[in-house]
This record gives sequence, structure tokens and C-alpha cells, in this order.
Amino acid sequence: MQRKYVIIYDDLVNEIVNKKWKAFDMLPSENELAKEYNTSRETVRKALNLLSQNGYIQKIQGKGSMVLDIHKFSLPVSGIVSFKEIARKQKLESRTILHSLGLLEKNHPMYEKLKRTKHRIWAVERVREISGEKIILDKDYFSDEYVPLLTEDIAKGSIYEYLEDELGLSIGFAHKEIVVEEVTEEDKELLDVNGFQVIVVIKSLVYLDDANIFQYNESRHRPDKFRFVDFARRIK
Amino acid sequence: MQRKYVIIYDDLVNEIVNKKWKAFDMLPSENELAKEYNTSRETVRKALNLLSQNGYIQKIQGKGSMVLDIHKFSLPVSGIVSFKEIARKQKLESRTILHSLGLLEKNHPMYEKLKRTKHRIWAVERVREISGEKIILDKDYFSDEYVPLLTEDIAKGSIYEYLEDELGLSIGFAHKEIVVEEVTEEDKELLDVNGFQVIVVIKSLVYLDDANIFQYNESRHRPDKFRFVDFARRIK
DNA sequence: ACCAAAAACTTGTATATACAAGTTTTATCC
DNA sequence: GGATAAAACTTGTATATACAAGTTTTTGGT
Repeated sequence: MQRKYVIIYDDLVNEIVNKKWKAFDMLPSENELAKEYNTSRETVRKALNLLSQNGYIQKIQGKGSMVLDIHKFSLPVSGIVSFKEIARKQKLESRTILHSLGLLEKNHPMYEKLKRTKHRIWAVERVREISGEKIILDKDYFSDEYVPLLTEDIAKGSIYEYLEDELGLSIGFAHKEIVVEEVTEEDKELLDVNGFQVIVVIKSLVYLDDANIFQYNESRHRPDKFRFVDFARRIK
Repeated sequence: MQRKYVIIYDDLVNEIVNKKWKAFDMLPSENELAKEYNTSRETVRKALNLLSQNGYIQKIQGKGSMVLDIHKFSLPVSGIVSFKEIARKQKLESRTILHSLGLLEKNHPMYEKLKRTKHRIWAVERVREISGEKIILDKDYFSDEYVPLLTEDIAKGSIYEYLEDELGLSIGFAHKEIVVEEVTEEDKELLDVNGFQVIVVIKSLVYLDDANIFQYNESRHRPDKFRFVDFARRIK
């Protein structure tokens, strides 16, 4: 079924991105949108709540839905977004260098971390080059329960695209942690660390829709090129 | 009106935090909860969707709502949370040192940033000491349109508590940005930088419920003590 | 004992109605 | 003209119903 509220959400996101509605504009009222889309007010409200959650609008009781100035901070980097998606959106000149790809030995601690002691784990290390500089070192670990085969061709492209489109896996959510660590020998070897003594590390445990652990990812960024943008609502 | 779905949400959060429901447990079904709380299924669903958004549960169609292992990464530091709230939750031995407090001169660029050229802006600088070490430098800027008076007593305690409880201001959302910058002379002077050459900076533009810009905050953390934890759902 | 179909659950989407609560506009009175 | 009250909007909450879609359990046949 094509979900109506997702259609309305996508429509409105497009209209905001394409500047049909600018910052501080008020969207049509819920009743007007309901009439426009020939649907019920509750369905419109589902779409608007999605927009609100994702930082596109602010709903104000009695007034309406105001479009937010989301581009003040430019595109968000929070959430679960693949490097290819970010690079495409930001129109970066980027290149991915596959450094290593293979199955981990049975005694590797990552088997504990992914809670997959009965399976083998794929390990991929890739370097992201932006504007000719090696900036990011991505280390990914997948259980072969969900990813039976990982080839060089796949790893050189977008693994996420392969997982979602080819394997039909549905990523649900992630726990993320950002910390700063001292640069390792490996960082120095693979990246253009430019004399920096520390590196910013994003560690993510990624889960599927059925709440099974699916992937561990460690993304190591040179500090001067690191930027994390987030939209947060106050929980009352 | 005491909103039913908030009551149910608070109840379930408490029960999860207090381990009545542990990780991987399934909550009662929506119909069971509706009967238990003598309400409709839709109202229960609102509460469960809040739990899902905030990373407490994963809803799985056809199965139910599974409690997530949120304490794996311990308490989240994302969202909009005051230092006092974090310190209390994490039971840190902390102290706040008020370094400066006053109104900015009229030509200060912060007037542009807060879009409040017709008002005066309060500036507060505070140092957060944790376990005897000066770790965080917090710089806050408020328009006197919303905060007419800021005293030393208020600034030494929790400004947010004062704003929300005393002034009745309702914080809505924030755009946040995390970057790494070189340490400044001021950082060296006020913090125990321990020889680090860089500092992690969280910059936030905070808005009220009515979408007016309310505050700019810059939180400067010594890198070895910095940790940012987040829960993210994949947008499909 | 095994397999397959059906039933009985679960959550997801869509609709309708009613009223509460907050804001803006209009009407009315003085 | 100006203040006040009423009306007409806006979004927020609560309820009920119907069916779709996914999972688990039961049933029945072989």
C-alpha cells in the first residue's frame, strides 16, 4: 500500500527544499491540506508530525505550521546516512579507497560486540578522500548471517545501497557515540593526518527493523574536517 | 488537561528504567495496555510512538514492542539537556564557576546572530569543574526580550531551571553543531587544557515553542573528557 | 509425526467525530 | 476610536471503527 501520509510528507519536503515554502512561511492549515489531498485531517497530521520530528517545521497551537530555517546550518549529518548519500547531497568531489576486506578470525573481540559468535564477521576498511585529501577512515563489521558475501566491487561502491536494495535488509536504528581519541599508527599510515595528535571517532551500533544487531561501524575523522550537525527537540 | 498518552509514556519509561521490563522483553500489546489504562488503542499508540522515538522500544509489526538495551551506551547526551540535568543523572561531582556576567555592547556580532538588534543581550561565561578538573567552558547568550534580568545567583545555579520554572519560557528545539577548534588563549586561561591543542565545541541555536530564536550557546569541552551519545532512526 | 491451511493474535493505516485549547478576526458596545 | 466580547479560525487530545499486513498459534488432514 502506498501510504498517504508518506506521500504528503515527501511532497511537503520537496516543496520546502525547492523553496515553494520559505523559512517563516506558514503551511496551509491541516483542514486545507486534508481537502487538497482528499484525505482526513488525522492523515495530514501524521505527515506534519514527521516534518516536525525532522526539523522542517514548527507546529504552533492555534496558529499553524511554520517552515523552519533548516539551511542555516546546512544539511544535517546526524541520523543514519551513508557516506555516498552525504557526498551526493553536498556535491563533494570524493573517492573511496578500499584498503582491506575479509573475514575476521574466530577469536576476534568483534564477535562478542555483534553478539554473533556462531557466525563469521566481515571486516571492511575504507579510506574516504575528499578534494584529494584522505580525511576519513571507515571500519565496518557485518555478520555473514545477514551479509553472506561481500566482494571488492560492492565494497568499492555503496555497501548500504547493496544491503538495502539488493539484500532487502531494512535498517531500523542506531546507537551512536562520538569521542576523541589519540591518532593510531594505522591512522597515520592511511590518512593525511597533517600533524594532528587526535582524531574524532564516531562509533555506531546499527540494528535492523527486527531489533537484531546488524553492524558495527567506526568512522575516524581528521578533526579539522569533522562537523556534526543535529536537530533536537526538548522533551518535556 | 492531564494528557493520557503522556501519563502512559511516563509510566512505561519508569517501568523500563526501574527494570520492570528488561532489554528484549516484549511490552503488553496495545490492546492490553488500552484495557489496563481504560483508554483507546490510539492513545496507547501515541505513548508507544514517543517511546520509540526516544529509543526505549522497537515496534515490530505483527509481534509487538520490544524493550531496547538503552543502557548499553549509558545515558544519552544528545537532545536539549542542561548541564545540571546531566550532572544529576550521571551523579557527577561537579561545580560551576561563574566567570563573567553582563550585557554585550551594541556592536557585538551576537546581536546579528540572535536577530535581536533592538534588544540587549546577556552574556554569561561559566566553567564546569568535574572531579576537581576544569573541563568545560560554557558561553551563553540571551536576549533581554525574554530574560530581562540575570543575576549572579541565577547564573551560579541552573539558568534553564530559572527560565522554564520562573519565567515560564517553553524551549522548543535547537540546531546543534559539533566541531573541533584550536584552543584559544581564553580556553588555556580558564580550563585545565592539559596540553591539548584542540577543543571540542558544541554550538547551539535554541528556539522557543513559538519558533523565536532564544539563545546561542557554545560549550567548549576538553577532548579527552568529551563524549556525545545519540540515538538515531533511519528515515525511509 | 509432519505439513498446510485457517484462525487468532500482533501492529499499521485511514477515516470520522467530538471537544479542548490557543490565536486571529470580526462584531459590538460605549 | 478603542476596549471588550464573540465568533471563527488554528492545532491538540481522545474515542471508535474498519481493514491491511505481518506473526504466532491452532486446527485438521494425510
